[in-house]
Amino acid sequence: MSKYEIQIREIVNMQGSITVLELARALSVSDQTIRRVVRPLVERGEIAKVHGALVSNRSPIDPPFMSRMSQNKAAKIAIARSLLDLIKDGDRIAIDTGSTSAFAAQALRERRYLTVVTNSAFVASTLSMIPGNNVSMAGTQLRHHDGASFDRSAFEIIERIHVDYALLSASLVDERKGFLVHEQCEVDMATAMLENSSKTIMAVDHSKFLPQNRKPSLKQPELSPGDYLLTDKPILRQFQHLTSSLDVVVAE
Amino acid sequence: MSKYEIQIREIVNMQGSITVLELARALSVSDQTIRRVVRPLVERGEIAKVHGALVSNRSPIDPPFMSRMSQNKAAKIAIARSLLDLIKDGDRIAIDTGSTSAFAAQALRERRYLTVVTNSAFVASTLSMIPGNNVSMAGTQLRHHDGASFDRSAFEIIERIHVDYALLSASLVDERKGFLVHEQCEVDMATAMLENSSKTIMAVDHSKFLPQNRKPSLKQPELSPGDYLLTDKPILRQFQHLTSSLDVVVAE
DNA sequence: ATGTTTTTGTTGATTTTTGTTGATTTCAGG
DNA sequence: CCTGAAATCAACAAAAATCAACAAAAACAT
Repeated sequence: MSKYEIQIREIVNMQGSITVLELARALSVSDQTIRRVVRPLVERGEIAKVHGALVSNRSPIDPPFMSRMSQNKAAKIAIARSLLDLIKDGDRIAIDTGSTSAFAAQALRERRYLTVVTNSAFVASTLSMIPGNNVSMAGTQLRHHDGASFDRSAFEIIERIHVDYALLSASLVDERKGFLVHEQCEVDMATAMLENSSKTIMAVDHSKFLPQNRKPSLKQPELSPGDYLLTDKPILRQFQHLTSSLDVVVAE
Repeated sequence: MSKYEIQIREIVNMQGSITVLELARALSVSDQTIRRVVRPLVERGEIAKVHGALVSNRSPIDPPFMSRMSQNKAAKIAIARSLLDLIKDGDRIAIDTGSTSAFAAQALRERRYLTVVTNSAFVASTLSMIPGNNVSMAGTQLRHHDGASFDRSAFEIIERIHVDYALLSASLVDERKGFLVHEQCEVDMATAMLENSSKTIMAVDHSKFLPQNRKPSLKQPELSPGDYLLTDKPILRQFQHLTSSLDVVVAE
């Protein structure tokens, strides 16, 4: 048993697959070391190996969702890992839908005794199986494209449970209008989560700061001073007025 | 018992893993001292040690669910695939909790336009992301060991939606008493699903016909003639009276 | 204050792990 | 079927971690 074992398992399962060389760079050791450490893992069947890559043998995540997941995968994983510095064992957290939140949920499997409330079936399913967690799935009918619910019961449950953190995301960050999403129901859900949490964590990778084809138009609720902004690259000058009162955490 | 013991345990569990040298620096003592203090901790199994690091042994990610998933994997996959002969595009189906159902959900991703209602967050999450499906997650608070819900709202939703098939499972098949499970809430859920479906599909792999250590004692609701039994080996003589009125499908 | 016990730090020998090199295998495309 | 690039493997030297033993320091009781 090597000291890298846990990290390797974690990274492989998180990413789905990764080359030996990438893993070596990530842990700053030689590729040979990775091979050596990985051999017993493979023998025990904990992860699988093919020529050229290590692959997770956990049941894969669904295609349509996965394709969105895979955009800016590295950035989202970095953000998810930096979230672990904020969220401690025993914290209570509301989590919204979206690929960033999905990665966050994966990362939060390291934590114990979390109280989680979410309207995403994926997040709920991921975190409910961790012993000690208390997970509530808000809502009944699930949207097909992301497995999230926005029906009335979803809001009722979010509003019933007060938490320490609300983890929110956005589709685009606009220089003037701030954090935008495509649908009103997402704004409503974000508002409900924000109002029932002590602090808000907004997680957006750097690609959200770039112009996009399909422009969202709806504004997420206003953040308060001291709320967190998690991202993966330093904030550009023209966006700084949006983030000046926030605690900005840049993951790498 | 050394004065550092509590701190060491705490730091190791907090960080997940740490080198002896880092720990020595953190407590400003020599590495040798750490080694000495740690030895009895390791012997008592309170923390684990590998060459180069101390690691927390608070089980990382091996939820009971996944281990159950892996028992008799091949049989469960075969059963899940044979389910595809019964369930067609557009069908409506209620699905219970359990590893067999988890595999069934994976298989049903091939189908389109399903109406699914389930109290398992995993099943809901798996099938909700298929375009065209209409998935309802029944229940709010999720049990940690299998991510399923059995609260009042779960039953209300099951009873609100009528479906073509109810996919049920059991923990043990008893020669005299029939299909058994461990908990009353599972019986209640099975009953609710059965009553709100046109046909019932009972899925049990052959291992459920063998004697077990932990014997379940609660009887699943009675099946009706024409209901299906999915399994992976021919039914033994002594069980045939249980299945005589059923449509038995043996997967291979 | 003194002797005893326990804990701690230091040293050097021993073991384990790691990186490097070069040979070997695998894979994709002609 | 052959070929070149990438990945893998084997082996050895260097580095790091561990262990054992002893001396110094601290804690304790008398």
